[in-house]
Amino acid sequence: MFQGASSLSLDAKGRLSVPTRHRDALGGETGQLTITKHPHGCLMIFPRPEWERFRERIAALPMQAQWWRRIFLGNAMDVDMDGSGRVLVSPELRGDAGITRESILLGMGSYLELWDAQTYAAKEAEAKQAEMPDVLKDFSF
Amino acid sequence: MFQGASSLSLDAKGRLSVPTRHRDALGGETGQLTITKHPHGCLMIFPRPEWERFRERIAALPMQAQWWRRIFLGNAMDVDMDGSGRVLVSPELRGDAGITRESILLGMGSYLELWDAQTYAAKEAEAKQAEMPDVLKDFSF
DNA sequence: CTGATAAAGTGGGAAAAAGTGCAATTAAGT
DNA sequence: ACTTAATTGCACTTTTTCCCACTTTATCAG
Repeated sequence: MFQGASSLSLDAKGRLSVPTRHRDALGGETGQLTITKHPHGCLMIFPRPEWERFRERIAALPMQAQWWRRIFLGNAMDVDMDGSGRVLVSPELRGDAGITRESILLGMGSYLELWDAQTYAAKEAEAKQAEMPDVLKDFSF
Repeated sequence: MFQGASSLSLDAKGRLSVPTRHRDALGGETGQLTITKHPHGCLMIFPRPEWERFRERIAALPMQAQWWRRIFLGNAMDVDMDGSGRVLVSPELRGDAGITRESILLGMGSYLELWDAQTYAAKEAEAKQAEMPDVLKDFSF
């Protein structure tokens, strides 16, 4: 179960150093994981087995969801962690999420989200301003 | 299983250099594949056996889908990879998809999609803005 | 509280692989 | 038969990937 945020910075080659506390859960025995786009403007990072499950669900979607398949499946990249727990985030994915150097890694349960630091701050502020969605209206704390 | 995006550029002769990670799966033993139009404005690229299967399904469609049969079947081109893993994309197909030089290759499961880079970026941005289709409304991550 | 040891993060460099362009040979058309 | 165009194979350059070494931080013991 992933949770919590980490501030981190990609190196000059676009490599992401996975925080130690997520390393085992994310890479498993073999260090294999999968990165893809998210329509909200961040990247999703899955342990490989978790990605397989997600992909099955995507593949089962009907034609009207073709664009979601393009975004999730068409942009997914299988990557391996190197000896020091780093993964290379491809230029295409970095470009799409606007990730330059400073970024935020969010634990989101079964996967992680990688955001450009500035983009995330802006979007979070926006979400705080916005109206509470209906489904939350009768949610009690 | 094809997945992932690659930025690539056709050479002056309109040849596409197939990314190494897709070469075996796409060409098989003989390097034979098939390219055709897709109504959304891109090209579809199939390994030959996968194309045969797709063609059977298209051929079986009823009369109301006659135009889709024309688009898929009528524009299909059988091509071979050369010794360095390149395939020639015919001017007709390139023209239809608006592919000039810079293009994007998307892995879509059983086939690949080839897009003009600009066209893809524009359509993807549009899709992200758009309302989520009903089938995805209760899709949880 | 300070120092030492160990672990993790960062950067750079070298080797291998992939892409791009050129040239040569073959085929087709005039 | 000769010229032109197309296609295939080869070679060189560029990119990518993997690994090693060094620096910095954290933790534990004295």
